[in-house]
Amino acid sequence: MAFWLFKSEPDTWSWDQQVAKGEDGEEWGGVRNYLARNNMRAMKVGDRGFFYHSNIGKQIVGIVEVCRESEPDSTADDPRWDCVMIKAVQPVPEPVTLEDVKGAPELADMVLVKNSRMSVQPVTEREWAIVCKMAGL
DNA sequence: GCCAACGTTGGC
DNA sequence: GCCAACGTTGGC
Repeated sequence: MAFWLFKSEPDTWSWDQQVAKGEDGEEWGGVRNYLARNNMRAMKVGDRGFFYHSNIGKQIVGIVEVCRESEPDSTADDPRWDCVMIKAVQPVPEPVTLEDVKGAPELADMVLVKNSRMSVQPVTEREWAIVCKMAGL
């Protein structure tokens, strides 16, 4: 299983909205960046991801799961864009802020730190374990 | 609200 | 195929 991180501005799409979708999940549409898209194409059903609030909060607030592999993005009028569907699994007991991540030497290589503009990014197994621990899981 | 970083577009 | 211009993201 692989691990990922999904970024969203809570003004646009928040964790609470994601939770409200329940088991149906939500199409992670609107991504118009090749690297981010390629990351989604690499995802498998059952992969896990962090749900990160950018701009407001700047923290990891929950865990999501990929529930459908990449398909054409219904919000795009261009066939080159596609996206996965994700569903909320559980909130994290203790949100992990960007500051927390930057303060952890073992997380210095996280894409979140190194390339803050990547909206869908891979997380290593090691990083996943460390962040989960910090989140009280 | 500003601005730096960076991805994308389009002219050549 | 290069690169300048432009638009967008996201931290501060």
